[in-house]
Amino acid sequence: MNTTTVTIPPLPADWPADETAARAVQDALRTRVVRDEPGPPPGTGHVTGVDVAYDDERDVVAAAVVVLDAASLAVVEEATAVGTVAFPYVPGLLAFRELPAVLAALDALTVDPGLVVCDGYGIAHPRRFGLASHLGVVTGRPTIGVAKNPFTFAHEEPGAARGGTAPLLDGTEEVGAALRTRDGVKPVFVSVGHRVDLARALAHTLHLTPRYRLPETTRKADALCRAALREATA
DNA sequence: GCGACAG
DNA sequence: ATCTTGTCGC
Repeated sequence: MNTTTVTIPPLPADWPADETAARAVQDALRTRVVRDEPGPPPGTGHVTGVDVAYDDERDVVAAAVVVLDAASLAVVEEATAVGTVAFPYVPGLLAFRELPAVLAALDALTVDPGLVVCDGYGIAHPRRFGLASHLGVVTGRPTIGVAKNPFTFAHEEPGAARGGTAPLLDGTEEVGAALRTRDGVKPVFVSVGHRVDLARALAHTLHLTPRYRLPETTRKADALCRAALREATA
């Protein structure tokens, strides 16, 4: 298994400088989200986890992408990218903080990432364009979002057994689902990113949680980006 | 106007 | 996200 580490390239000249500019970019891209394709079936090809860690004191960011064989969940390849924070954390604008690092790490891969699983939301977003959808549109790849918190959305309690679901609601609109990945454990919040439908996004999430609440993809990416940050900061 | 708010 | 000890359990 091969691990590559790269430096994040300079931001594009047109990278949004403030919240207003960032929202304008979202409005220009949000119409390109594809949510009616079923997407790849679980257990086939590759599944890639993405996560990012920060040291806000030193203004350093580290992203990790970990490619798994979808059938065995064995690590196939991984990459990290380290650089300078691109945007402050603003709820609803997370993609502008995380994307430059994530894209740099993805570019360093030598294999097809397959389905990309993000730590956060897809179309469950105030303008239906969260991190997973943004990453999907920019790369053209199938993506889903699996978040640890319900953000601003409402939901009923899913059934207590693994596999239980409940609609995730923005007012009356269904934007995703709360999904119980382990018996009796707090649910995760799944939404469509790009080129995958919700039923398949849920199936993928269950396939990736044979043992823990969070998908193996995010668990491994989380461990790797933290290690990369420690190394870059040391 | 105020509070809440993925990571 | 990040700051943080001990502790219960497999």
